Amino acid sequence: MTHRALSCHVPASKRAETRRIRMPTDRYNAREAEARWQKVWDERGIFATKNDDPRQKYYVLEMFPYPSGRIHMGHVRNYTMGDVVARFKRAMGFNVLHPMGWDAFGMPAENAAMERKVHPKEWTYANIAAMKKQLKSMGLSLDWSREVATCDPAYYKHQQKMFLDFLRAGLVERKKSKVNWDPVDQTVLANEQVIDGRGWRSGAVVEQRELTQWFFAITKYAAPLLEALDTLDRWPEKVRLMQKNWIGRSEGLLIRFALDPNTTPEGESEIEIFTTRPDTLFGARFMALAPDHPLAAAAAKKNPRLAEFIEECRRHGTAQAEIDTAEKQGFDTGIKAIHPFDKTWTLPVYVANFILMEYGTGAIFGCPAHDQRDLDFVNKYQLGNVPVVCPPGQDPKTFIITDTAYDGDGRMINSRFLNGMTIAEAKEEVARRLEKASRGNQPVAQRQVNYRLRDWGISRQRYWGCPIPIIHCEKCGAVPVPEKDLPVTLPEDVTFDRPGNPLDHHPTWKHVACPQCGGKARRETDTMDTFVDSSWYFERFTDPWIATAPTDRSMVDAWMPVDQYIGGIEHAILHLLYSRFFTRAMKATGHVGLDEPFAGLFTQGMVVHETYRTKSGEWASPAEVKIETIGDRRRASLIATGEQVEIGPIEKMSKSRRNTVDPDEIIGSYGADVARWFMLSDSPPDRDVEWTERGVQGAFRFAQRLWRLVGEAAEIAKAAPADRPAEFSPAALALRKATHLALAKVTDDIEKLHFNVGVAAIYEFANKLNEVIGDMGSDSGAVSAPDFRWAMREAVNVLVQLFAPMMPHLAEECWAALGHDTLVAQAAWPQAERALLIDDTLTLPVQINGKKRAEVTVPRDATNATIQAAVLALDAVERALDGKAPKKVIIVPGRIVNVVV
RNA sequence: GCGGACGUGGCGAAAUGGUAGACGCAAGGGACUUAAAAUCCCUCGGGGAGAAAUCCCUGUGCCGGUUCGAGUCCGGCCGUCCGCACCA
Repeated sequence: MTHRALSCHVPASKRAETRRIRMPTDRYNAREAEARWQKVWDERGIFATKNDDPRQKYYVLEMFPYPSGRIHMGHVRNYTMGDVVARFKRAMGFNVLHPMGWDAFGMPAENAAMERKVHPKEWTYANIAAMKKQLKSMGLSLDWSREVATCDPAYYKHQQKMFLDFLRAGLVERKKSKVNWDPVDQTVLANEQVIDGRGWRSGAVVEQRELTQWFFAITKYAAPLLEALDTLDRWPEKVRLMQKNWIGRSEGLLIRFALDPNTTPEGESEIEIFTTRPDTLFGARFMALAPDHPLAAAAAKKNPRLAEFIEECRRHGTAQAEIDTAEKQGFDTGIKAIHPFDKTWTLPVYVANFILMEYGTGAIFGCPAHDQRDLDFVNKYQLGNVPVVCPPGQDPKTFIITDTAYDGDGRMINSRFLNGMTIAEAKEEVARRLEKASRGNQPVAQRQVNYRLRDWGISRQRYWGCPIPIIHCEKCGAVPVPEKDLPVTLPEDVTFDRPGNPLDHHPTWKHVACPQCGGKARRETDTMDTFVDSSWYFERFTDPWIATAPTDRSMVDAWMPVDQYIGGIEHAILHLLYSRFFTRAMKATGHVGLDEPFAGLFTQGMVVHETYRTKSGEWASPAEVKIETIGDRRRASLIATGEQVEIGPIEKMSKSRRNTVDPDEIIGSYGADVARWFMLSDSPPDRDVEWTERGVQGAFRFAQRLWRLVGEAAEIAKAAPADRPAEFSPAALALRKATHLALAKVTDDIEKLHFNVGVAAIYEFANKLNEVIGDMGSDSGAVSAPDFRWAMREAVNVLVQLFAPMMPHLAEECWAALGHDTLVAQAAWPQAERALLIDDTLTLPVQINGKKRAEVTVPRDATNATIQAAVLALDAVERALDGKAPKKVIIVPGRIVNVVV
């Protein structure tokens, strides 16, 4: 490799004028160089990780992609961040595991099959091949020898084995749950396939339908999953908070309300409710049941209008947001419940569309004064309200509730024996009394800890997923497939010409003999939720070759946990919570030795882009649009027709808005390094980043600038002495200080994943180096001094190493140009010399009454008394004091001085 | 509806409770060039004083509070975005 940059250096006379005349140089050719270096890395196998390497391990992982066909900018951002960490940790001396795979099961493959008549398997593997090629063009330091695809029977057979292990361990259950049913297509719909309450293909109004399905008993781990959140100190606080709220632990009371027999269907005598507010029992105005509550069904038998109302409630999707935002509606069953503290006090029992059967007991008592939903409900049905908690400072005699419920603190009122108590005291008192009271030999109430978390339903009525290894026999029930018969593989000869599950339609696949009795039986035709596939792939990566078990215990225990996991915030709850559960379940069944799979978590922001819209309302893609800048204004027009288009708001890149940018095109025209650099440079990694053409061009210019700079520095550095000089001139020392300051800063920033700040520090250092080279042009004696040449060589070597994790190809090219015959990808990270980071003097800002008014420079080791004397002698301070003594002088060592006058 | 986040120049942003705006983009001016591109230099939150160095006032969505000191902490509003259990 030859460096053909500047070989002629013309000194300039003065800084204010043009400092240097640069010869035209060859530009860095990213397209050629990137392919060349990727080949070198590949041939030398430097990113293949050995499981028997004795060095300390570091496991960095980015969330693996769904093989949709092409990578998008979100992938580029995600994988760039992970790659920076991987390359950095490798340079720091760790044995780094950085694998990649494919979350390859899922609905889009089936949609493609229906729409384009491609087999899901063919479609998926073609997509994997295309995306792998794209990922390779990014120059990621991945160990491809560990690649897994979840749709590979070699992967999912272990998942089936674990399903059976979990079943044996009591962690799998079968129960009923509701799905979105499309009555026209006769098929189950995902929530995203329900649009405004209708099926996306048929347009039919969706109904809720109950199916018997398989569940993982995640609720058995509700308490440990909640408690362990406190130990995840390298997780973002917001993710822990979201999971905490999702699990939703609450302490409350189960209370049995007797029913007035005259109003109650035969065979029914009580309602059991769960409440976290037993203190408000004297504010109760009504009871409410979930539409699918058994008592509601019983009451509906003799009440066709109620039955109709319950039917109506089912004519909605199952999505929570839809249930919550639907208008609150209720239907009076005519049943009366008896207040547990007053036999003469009865409450009307409603069926209400906002009560969930899945939470608590599926029934509540409503206290409208202190719960907004209950208040909205009584205001609609004119049931009135009585406040029972009086806020501090309010007069109980005049305190009333009209439109806004009060859920704050206060003292009990209108509550007989509870009056005057705090909420906590009242809760305790009610619990104590009702626990003691009994009806039918059972206590009326009992304390209970309740969780919002529901069990994880994994059954999907789809083809392209991991088959659930169960055989249903009329005699023996649900029988596990014997382990010797695993994997249960998907049949390949399936058709997608009619709705529903192709496995169910298949002529022979499901018909098998019962493993227990040998009689006629049929396979389970449901497949597993794809979240199951992604709940253990990180454990599989530690030894993806072992064919006999999901994991090799010695390998998985050595590599896990993942030290740094990186992915989108959209996975904050489901994927991460399921993975935490699954790892615990794997531990319980002997497949791993730990509870928490991810020691460090980072959630990156989205990639967003401007939108463009034509006058007729059509979206235009960035590639079709030309932007002109006239002064401060920007104008957009279609390249093809010249038609002016409106520049719309900046939004998440999406196909529907057509505001996507193709990574291939960016890498093709600017190179992978530029795309990587821009992804890191512009925004903090956890925030959204706006992809702009201008920003990319800036990154491109900087890459070229680095190439020239390294060329110039190399000229000075190449005659540097091999040994470190004993002494350095002031100029050389200043350069060394700048070098080590930048080194310390960038090292710290990468460690903290503050990539954008690290990038800024690299810019600053490159600017500094540029300036030093320019300045030295006027003093050829200093340039040729051996100590300066040595300091320059150190500086430029450090510069290249600092940007190597971010722009690895350019860094290799520069590294070679600097005369190294090693790879920068394998070079050890340099260490900052502490002595160079500390100055003899400090310049402190001086504030007067908290506003900066002056600066003072003092020796580093000055005492507070010395500093105070120097500060009080400053003109600005003397002026402010006007002869008086200061009220106070606050000296924060090394930071600031504040004089209070 | 519930839960979570975010809000700083023209724009992306930086700032362990301690000099607000580092660094980049855009813009303007200049150098170089026959010209363009590229490159290099200067200016760049708003307002004011000064010949200039420089100095003063104001400013981190809005309103309050805590503090010697608040972009940062607390309370309340406004706005924007994300998740909500069958998208991955």
